[in-house]
Amino acid sequence: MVRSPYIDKKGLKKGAWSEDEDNKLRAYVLRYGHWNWRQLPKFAGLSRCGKSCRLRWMNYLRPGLKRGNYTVEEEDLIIKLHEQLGNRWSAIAGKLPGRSDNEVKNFWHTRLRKRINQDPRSTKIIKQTSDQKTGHMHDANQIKLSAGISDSDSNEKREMEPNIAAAAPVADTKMSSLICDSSLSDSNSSVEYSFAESFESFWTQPFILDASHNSNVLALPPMEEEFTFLSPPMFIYDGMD
DNA sequence: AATCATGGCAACCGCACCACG
DNA sequence: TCGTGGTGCGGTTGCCATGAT
Repeated sequence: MVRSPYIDKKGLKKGAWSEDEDNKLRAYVLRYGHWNWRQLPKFAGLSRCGKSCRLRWMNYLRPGLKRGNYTVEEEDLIIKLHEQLGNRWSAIAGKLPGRSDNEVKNFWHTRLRKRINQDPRSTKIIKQTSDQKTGHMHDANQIKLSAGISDSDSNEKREMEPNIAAAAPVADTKMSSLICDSSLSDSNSSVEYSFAESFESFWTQPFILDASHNSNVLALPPMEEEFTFLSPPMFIYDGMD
């Protein structure tokens, strides 16, 4: 179902991820955070480009990701959000706890579009989608306006991701990545709040997966699993003695 | 049983944005 | 102000699974 693994001309591995690679990446990020995606694969002992690592982490390995079946509520929410936001999958995914933008996007293309096509009441949505395809897409700012999203939202999102190179503690790094993932969240969203809340203690406590409420949540490998990592470079403030 | 068509999804690619020097 | 590097996003592709013929 996935691309066959191969080595590109730069010697970087591409295509499907092996279980071993997954474990290495997962273990490294959980231990050190993603302080720099570009450098990370080197330190984690992976022959992958940083982008590939990031994608794998965000879409597959990230803790709390749900896999598989969408509830009717989720489907309806995606349709509603797509009507408001257009193809801004990351924003839509941000409102769906445990879903990645890629997954939502795929789900839309494979299932919901069909469902909407069969539902004549949804012509408005179809029109908007096709307009975007044919270049009649709203200006990004227009979309933001119609969806009640201000530029400050996206700025705010960027600011949520602190500059890790500035010697931020690893725990903060990890937290920031999670917070950032629920981007464009609106403070009134109880769903969003509960998601953030449920992970608040995640980085401050040993990772114990509570999948009792959701069997779709990915299980993590045992923490005792050992990999040989290079520690991330230490960022020592040398401006003063 | 074999072949073909379609669905589904992981992963890649290119672009845009932002921070920083 | 400009160039560069890092990151995130959306569109697209590749390939396996499954169903239809």
